[in-house]
Amino acid sequence: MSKGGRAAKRGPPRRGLGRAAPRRPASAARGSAKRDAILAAALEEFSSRGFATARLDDVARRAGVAKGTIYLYFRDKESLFQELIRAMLTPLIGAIEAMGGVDMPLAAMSERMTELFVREIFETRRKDVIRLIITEGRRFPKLAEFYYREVLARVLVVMRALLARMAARGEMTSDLARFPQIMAAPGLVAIIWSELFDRFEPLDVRAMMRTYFKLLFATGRRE
Amino acid sequence: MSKGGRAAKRGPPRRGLGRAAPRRPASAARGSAKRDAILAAALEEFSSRGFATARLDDVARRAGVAKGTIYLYFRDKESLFQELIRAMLTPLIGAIEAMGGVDMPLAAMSERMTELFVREIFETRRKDVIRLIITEGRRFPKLAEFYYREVLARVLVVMRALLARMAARGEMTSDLARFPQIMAAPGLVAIIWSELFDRFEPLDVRAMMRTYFKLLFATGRRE
DNA sequence: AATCGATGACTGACCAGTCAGTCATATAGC
DNA sequence: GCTATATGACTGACTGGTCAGTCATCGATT
Repeated sequence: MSKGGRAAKRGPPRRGLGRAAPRRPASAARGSAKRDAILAAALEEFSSRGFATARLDDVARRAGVAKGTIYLYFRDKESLFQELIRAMLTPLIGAIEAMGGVDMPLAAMSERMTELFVREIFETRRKDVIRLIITEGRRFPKLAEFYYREVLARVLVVMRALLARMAARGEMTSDLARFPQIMAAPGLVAIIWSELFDRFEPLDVRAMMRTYFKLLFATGRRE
Repeated sequence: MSKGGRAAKRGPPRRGLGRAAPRRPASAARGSAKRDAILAAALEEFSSRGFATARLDDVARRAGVAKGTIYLYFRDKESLFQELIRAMLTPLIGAIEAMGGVDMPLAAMSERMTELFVREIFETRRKDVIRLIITEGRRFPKLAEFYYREVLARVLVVMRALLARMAARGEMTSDLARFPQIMAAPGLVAIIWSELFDRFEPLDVRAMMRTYFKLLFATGRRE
C-alpha cells in the first residue's frame, strides 16, 4: 500500500446542505499572488513550448507552487491558457476605445505608429501574446473570437476612422481605410521574423516600420 | 482532456548489440506511392491539428496504410514532419532562381505580385506549409533554417535586385530594396487572417493585395 | 524457402487531472 | 492568555488515458 493509511475515512463535514463548494479557492477568487505567479509562469511556458507541449508540472515549479494548486485557481490547462490570454488583453480594450478620437496629420503618422508598435507591443510581453494567438488560435476558436471581438475589431474601427479622416482631409486616398489590416502587416512581419529568422539576418524593426509607413503614406495627396 | 503530445525526445531503446539496421525500406527508398500517400496524409493532419497533437494513427488511416508502414519510410514523427516541409519547398528553389533575371515596369508590379501570391501560394497547399513554418518553426530550428536558407534568402536576393533595378530606373526610392521583407507582409496578413478571422469578417485577399502594392508603389518617382 | 514490404497488437513513457492528507492560521473554549 | 478544535489552502503521489515507436508475424514474390 503506498503512502500509509490513505484509506482513512477522513470526514469532511461536507457542509450540511450548502451546495458543494465548486472547489473554489475561496478567498482568493481573483486577486491572489499565487494566481498571478501561476499566470506569469504559464505565459513563460506556453510562450516557449506552445500549448500542447507545455507541462503543468513545469508551470507549477516555475510558479513555486504544487501542481494541485493550479487547479484551485483554474479549471484545467485550456482554461489556464485562455484566462492568461484574456488577462493580458483586457487592459488593452479600454486603451483602444480611448484612442477613438485621435487625429493626426499625415506627417506624424509614420513615427507615431512605429513607436506605438515597438514600445507597446514588440518590446513587451504582448508580443508573445500575439504570437500565441497566431500559433494557437486555430485550435482555440473561442480565443480567436475573443481577440477579434475585443481587440481587433475595435482597433480596426478606430483605424478606419482615423484613415477616413485623413482621406477626407485630402492627405491620402481612401484605399487604406478599406483595408486597415494593412496597417498591421509590418507588425506581423516583425514578430514572426524576429522569432524565426533573426539569428540568420537581424531585422531592424524600427527602421523597417518607419520605411514602411513612409512609403505607405507617401502615396501622396490623391493623384 | 489530457492529450499526450510529447515530442518523442526520449532516450534510445539501446538494442542489445550493434545492428542499427537503418530499417531502410529497401527498394522504396524514395519514390514510392505509399510514401507519397503518407506525405499527403501527414500534410493534412499536421495542418489541421499541428505537429504536437497530430496522431500518426490518423496519418496512417488517412494514407490507407498501417502505422508501422510509416516507419518503413520515415525515422520518426519529427522526421516525417521535416521531410514533408522539405518535399513541399524543394521544387520552389529552382523556380526562384529562375526568376532572378526578371525585370518589370512599376506599373505591372502590383498585378503581378498579387496574382503570383494568390495563385501560387494562397490557393495552394503551400499556404499550409507556410502556416506550419510560422506555427511550428520555433520548435524546429532546423526547419526554420532550411526555410530561410533555401527559400527566404533566395527570394530576398531576387526581390532586392528587382527593387534595386526599379529604383535605379527612377521608378521609386531605394527604401524598399533595404527591407524586401515588406513585400511579403500582406501575404502574411492574408494567411493569418483567413485562418483565424475570416468567419467574422471575410477578407478579399486579391483586393487587399492590389491595394497594398498600389499604395506602396505609388510612392512615386523619387521626390 | 528465402526475402522483404506490410501489418497492427503491444509496450512504455508521459502527463493532465485527482484527492487523501498536511499544516499554518483562525476561532472557540476555558 | 493559553490550549483545543476547526478550517481550507496547499501538497504531491497516484491514476487513467493517450500515443510514439516496436516487433513477431503474415503473405506476396522470386
